[in-house]
This record gives sequence, C-alpha cells and structure tokens, in this order.
Amino acid sequence: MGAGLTREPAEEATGYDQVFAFVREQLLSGQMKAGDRLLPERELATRLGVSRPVIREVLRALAAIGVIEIRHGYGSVVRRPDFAELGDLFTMMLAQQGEVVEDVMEARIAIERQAIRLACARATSTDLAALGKALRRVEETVTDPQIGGDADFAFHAALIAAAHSPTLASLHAAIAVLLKRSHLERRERITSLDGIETYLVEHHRELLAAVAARDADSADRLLMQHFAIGTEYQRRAAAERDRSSSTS
Amino acid sequence: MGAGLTREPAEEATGYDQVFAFVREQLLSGQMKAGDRLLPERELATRLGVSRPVIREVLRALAAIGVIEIRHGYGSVVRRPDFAELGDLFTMMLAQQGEVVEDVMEARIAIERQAIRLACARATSTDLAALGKALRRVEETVTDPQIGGDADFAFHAALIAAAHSPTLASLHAAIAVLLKRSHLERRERITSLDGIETYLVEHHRELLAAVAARDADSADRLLMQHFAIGTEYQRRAAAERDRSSSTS
DNA sequence: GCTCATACCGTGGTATTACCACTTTGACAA
DNA sequence: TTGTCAAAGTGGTAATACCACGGTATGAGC
Repeated sequence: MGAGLTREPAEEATGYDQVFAFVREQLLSGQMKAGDRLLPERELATRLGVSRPVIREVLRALAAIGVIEIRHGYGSVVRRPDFAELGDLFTMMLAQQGEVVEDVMEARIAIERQAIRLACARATSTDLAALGKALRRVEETVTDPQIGGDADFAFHAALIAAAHSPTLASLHAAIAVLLKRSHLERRERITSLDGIETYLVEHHRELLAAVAARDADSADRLLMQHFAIGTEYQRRAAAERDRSSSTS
Repeated sequence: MGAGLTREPAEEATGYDQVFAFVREQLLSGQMKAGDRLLPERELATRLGVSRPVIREVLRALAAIGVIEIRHGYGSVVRRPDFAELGDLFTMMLAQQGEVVEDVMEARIAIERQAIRLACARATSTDLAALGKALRRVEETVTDPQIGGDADFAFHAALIAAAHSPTLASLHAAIAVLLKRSHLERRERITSLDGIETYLVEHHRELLAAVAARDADSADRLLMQHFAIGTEYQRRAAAERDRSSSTS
C-alpha cells in the first residue's frame, strides 16, 4: 500500500523544510553549543527519515548563513557566529539596490550615537588605549583618502567595541563593508577642501577626550556635530563639483 | 596517468565552492536581474561539469541567504532581496549568545532615536495615519501582555517605516524577531505594576504628537524618557520579584 | 620504553540513476 | 470561445556507490 493512497493530510511539510526546522530548533533551543559536533550526515538521514542529499542541502544552507561549519573528514560543528559575515550578505543584497549607499549614513549615525553613550559608561582602559592608537593612525593618514578612510573607519569601529554591546557590534559589523565604502567615497570627495585636516583630526581627538572623561552628553553632542560638519563638507564638495562641471 | 600523479596544482578548488562562486559572480556582476530564471538544475550540472546534487546544494545555499528563490515545478529565480529575512539569521546567530536578549534593547534605542528624528522630517500623512491606527491598537490592548506587546511593537515599527530609511528599516527588520520577544518579556514582567497603563498609552500618544508636530528634539527627548521609564519599571518589577521570592 | 610512520575507520564530497510532485502550457473537446 | 485535461518541463527525494580527507590506533623502528 501507500502507492495509490489518497495521501495522509496530517502529514508535515516538505522534507527539506522539516529537517531544516528540526536542526534550527536544536540550535535555537540551545541544546547545541558552539563547538558541538552535529550527528553525521548518514545518521541524521536515517534518524529523520530522509535521504542524505536532503540532509546535505540543509547543512549547506546552514553553513551558508554561518550557523555551522562543515569540515571534511571530521563533521559539522556549530559555529560561534561571526557577524562580519553578514556584511557579505548585506553587500550581496545591496549590490542590486544602489541608492542605499547614501542612506547607510543614517544607520551609522544611529549606531554610533548609542555606542558612544555606552562607551562613556563602559569603556575600559584597554578600550581607551585602542582608541588612542586609532586616533594616532588617523592623524598620520589624513592626507590619503584610501588609508585615511580605513583609519577613520577603524577609529569608529573601536568606538563601537568600547560600547561592549554585542547587538550594536553585530549591526555595525553587518554594514561594515558598506560603511567602509562610504568612508572611502566621502573621503575622496572632500580631500581637497580647506580645513579638512583640522576637521578630521581635531574632532576625533575631542571625541576620544569626551569618552575618556565619561561625559556622555558632551560626547553625543560632539558626535552629532562631527556628522553635521561632515555632511556640510559633502554638500560643499558637491557644489564645488557642480560649478567646475558646468564651467567645462 | 593521473592516478599516481603528483596532483595538478593549477586545479580549481572543490566543486561546490567553484559552482557557488560561478553563480555568485553571475549575480553580482548584474548579468542576472531580479526575476530572471536560472538555468534548470540538470542543465547547470552538465554545463559546469558537476552532478545535480552539488548544484542543488549551491542553490539551496543561495536560497538560504535570500539571493534566489526556488520554485517547485518552475525553476530558480533571482530575488529582489528582502531584509526582513535577515531577522531569522540574526535570531539564529544571537540566540546562542544568551545574554543578548537584554542587550538588544541598546540597538533598539539606537535605531528608534534616529528613526524618530528622520520621521519628524519625512513622515507623510499616510505614515501619520498608520501611527494613529497603531496607537489606537495600543490603547485597546494595554491589559494583555501578548496582544499588547504586539501592538507596542507595531507602533514602533510604524515609526521606523515613517523614517523612510531603507538601511534603518533593514537593521530593524533584522532584529525584529528578537525585539518582539523582548517586547513580550518586558510586558509580562511589568503588567501588574501601578500606573503602567498610563505609561504605555500616554507616552505613545505624546510620541505621535511630537512627530506630527515635526518637533524632532521634543520627540527625541520623549523617546529617551520612554525608554528610561521602561527601564525603571523593569527594575521595579525585578525588585518586586526578588522580595516575593525571598519571602516564600 | 618511546617515537614516528603507516594503516584503518569514520565522516564529508561527489556522482549516478530513478522516480515522484508541482507548474505551466497547449491541445482538444464541449 | 472557453473550459478541461494531458503532456512536458522542472524541482524534490531516494538509494547506492565510491572517493577524499582527518583522526586515531597500531605497529615497527629506534
């Protein structure tokens, strides 16, 4: 029997989804900690009553989103997720959209404002040292859009780290790739303007000082100012570009 | 030959990665637009010189990260990515870290503060209408932790939408699942406290009023206050719980 | 007795084949 | 002209066999 059967209606969804949901539950419920080895593919297949290819598809999918890591000859292990990978996903997804590159600035402001508040309360001496190091790097590289952009990004990343908030750090990591691109583009546009070096160096120095002094309100105000002036420079650079292009 | 050969060094990586990279390139380079149908699995298999299971694994992986959609009986189509799906990923990843459930509040504050500022500048009449509707829903459901929590979340989600920032919306969507859980848990803890209804209803009403008045500073202040009072209630509820448990 | 090399075993990696299920489309009949 | 159904195309699953890599245990050699 079973062949021409009218089909059991109370049956579960498709095999793949079923298995995926099963493993997903195991992960979410915490029954599996990072580093744990999953059951072998063959074992999973017989246990869940599906074929090995299906199991493999599920595992590949989980590996694609970074939840597990498949190691040849060893097994599949639960991964301590690294959010930096989400950056790749975001980039891959946003690659098709486009206009978002400007908009990412809004998210950056949101994250950094909160981060700097937390940093004022939670930053350790190690964090402050890291910020100081990043600051010196910024000072050294003001003239180079490429390296300078990286240094700029690194400083702000250190700020996020000092906040000691995993979620904030995750979100930041997720858009890190885009942010880096944003940093670079913004740098390239304004690198020729007057007073830009002072803006870049002095503001970062003040930001660090505010965090070190644990003055959250002041730090927040400085950061807002930092972004506002940055936007102003962008506007000015755009105007400059328009004028020169219309002249040509 | 070939058997005992020293192995061709110029050879490519493993089949899966090779195929994955191939398709990935096609997607990123824009050769494939959203809505396009990929080649059938069998066709891809013969063209790339691998077996169909491998192709399926790649497609499943791509589907898992939301890049394509596999439709039974039709084919695999390139998707216009939807960031809401990242929420599941975030949830899976963050679920293993445990203490994050509290920390997600920091991200929420970060996103909403920025969102409400933008909303004050960008909200349309449609947005305001949606906020009004959400507000009424909040008023109606203050007494129920479950439904009320959902309504609460919906109101704040409407706030994000009114900001018209794709990136902010994406980040919010990414942590939406966690936020909903957070909303529910917080509700359950404080639902018995005095004055809680006034807090829930009145604050949301004021927030909406501030956005409608396009008063960003006031809205921001109200929001901060909203969160601060929420935290205070949480603290009080915790103290209450401690007292009762020590008594028992 | 200790160390190193080798063989074995467990596990993922891939291929092959066959068949089922869903979706679409076009042909046929009313 | 329209509705129904059948066929073709495509994803979904299963079963099986064999290869490739990692780790461990076992043996030989020192």
